[in-house]
Amino acid sequence: MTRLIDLANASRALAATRSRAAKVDRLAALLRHCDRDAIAGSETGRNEVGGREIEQVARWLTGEIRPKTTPGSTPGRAGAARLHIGPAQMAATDAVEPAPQPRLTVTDLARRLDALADIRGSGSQTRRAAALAGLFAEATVDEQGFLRRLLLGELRQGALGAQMVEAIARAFDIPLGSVQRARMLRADIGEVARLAQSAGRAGLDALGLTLFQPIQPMLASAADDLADALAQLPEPLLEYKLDGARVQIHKSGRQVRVFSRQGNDVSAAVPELIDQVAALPASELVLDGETLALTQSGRPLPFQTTMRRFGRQQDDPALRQQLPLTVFCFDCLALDGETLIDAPLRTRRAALSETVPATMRTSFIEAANAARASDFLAQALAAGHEGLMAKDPGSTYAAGARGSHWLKLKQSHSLDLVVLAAEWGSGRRRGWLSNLHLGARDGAGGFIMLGKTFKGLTDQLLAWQTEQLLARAVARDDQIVHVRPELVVEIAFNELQQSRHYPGGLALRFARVKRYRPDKGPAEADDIHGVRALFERQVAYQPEPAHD
DNA sequence: GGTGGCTGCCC
DNA sequence: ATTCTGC
DNA sequence: GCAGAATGGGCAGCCACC
Repeated sequence: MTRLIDLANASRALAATRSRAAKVDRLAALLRHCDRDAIAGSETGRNEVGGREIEQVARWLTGEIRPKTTPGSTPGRAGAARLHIGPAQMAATDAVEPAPQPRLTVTDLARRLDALADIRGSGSQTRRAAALAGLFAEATVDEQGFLRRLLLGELRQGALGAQMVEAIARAFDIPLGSVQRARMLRADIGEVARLAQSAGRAGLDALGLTLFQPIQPMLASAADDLADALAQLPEPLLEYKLDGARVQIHKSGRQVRVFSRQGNDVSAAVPELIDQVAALPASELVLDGETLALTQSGRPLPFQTTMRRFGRQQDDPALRQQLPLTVFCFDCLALDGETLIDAPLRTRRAALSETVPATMRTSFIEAANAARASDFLAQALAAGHEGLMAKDPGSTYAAGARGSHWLKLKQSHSLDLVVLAAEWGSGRRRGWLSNLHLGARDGAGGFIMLGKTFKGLTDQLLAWQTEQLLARAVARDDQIVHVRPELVVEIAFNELQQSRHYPGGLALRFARVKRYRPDKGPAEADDIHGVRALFERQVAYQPEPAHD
């Protein structure tokens, strides 16, 4: 029987070593110790734990708190999987006296989390806080620390999914490739661990792409520019890159389900996609694509607008009329009983063309020279899209991998902004001022905040800016140091978004530091009029729908 | 009935 | 999502 | 080159509170 303290100790040991091999050893030892017997159901009878100890151990030590919702589960049930515990709810545990001796088992915790997930309705925040405090009262100091990090998604042990995959291979003496393959075919690491334990290599190798079981989507790396992309992939397949939400669509007969990038079943939110794919003649299909809202003339609407539809749990018929979603597929992973993930992209794209009408596919060209590629990029941007994808036409579908077979090329802008304040970092950035508050000149001697960023800062730059900012501090609280607005920093970003939060009504999307501009004073920073002008150029490409 | 905070999940 | 860092 | 850490803005949904 595995105890919670075993996990807490392992997590602490993982954080304390930098050696990946040592981390894998430690994880493998834990997995080997897991019971092989099934866990009994929870007392309520609803939302049962089921499964085996090893599923929980594998999930929790990779930071996955809850199993993904399984296909076939009703929409109402999907919500039950969520814990609704964040930093604010966690405050209920701040003053809880720890238990002197460790007593909780993995099974105990699984049941307690199920009970927490079942708390809903009026008064739920109070009851959830009480249940959480009750759980913490049964945990020792070390267990409390582990629980806090687990529930807040801050394990910080330097080992998540990839080390767990290696550990599963090590623990049950299975070739790494077999475990990695199983991992890409199943969203839930717990299921992979359980299969490895109970059925070994043969059990994992028997897995295939299964309809209505989402596989991990293939990911892309960033290219600096078109020349960089063409240098890495001399004869790429180029596609429009659309700014929407990734969808994986499974079809069998008239039945269709749509999954998000994280493998969540979002079918209820996108009935028009279901209808369109259900009407296709292919009897079995797995498609990979992007969905977004378009204007009546077919131009892409801002990502924010797409999310008003895609972000909801249930369909809203009126909104659906106003903002219909369109899907553009770019890959075909299975067709009529045949799995295509091991076939080259060129073959998969051909299968897509035969199966899905052109209106439901992304535009693409193949074997482009530099000039044609450049034209294609200009065309994509003129149409209001994000940029291009460059893909190796001979590559197989490497689920979950962010390799160099797929490159993304996105437009970016930059502004010279003034640092208004900075927040103290945490984890490996503890002791450094990290997250910068950025403002544009307001034209009247003041500044208008447009967002924050912590990206693009090297350790050296963090040290430098901490010193510089502290020397300019005018006010500080626990988190934030406000400074005299003197330092100018060049900020790259992809897009301006409308904001209800920031005073200028605009915010930066994907802001990152390019470099400090010691050559510039705050009077030479960009002003809000320039920022507004840039936003106007953006929306000029993306007018609101004509009707209400 | 409106507003604001928190959470989960898109990017 | 983007970026940096250690392995 | 991969994996992990650090942390961004905005959306809906749910709940607390007035």
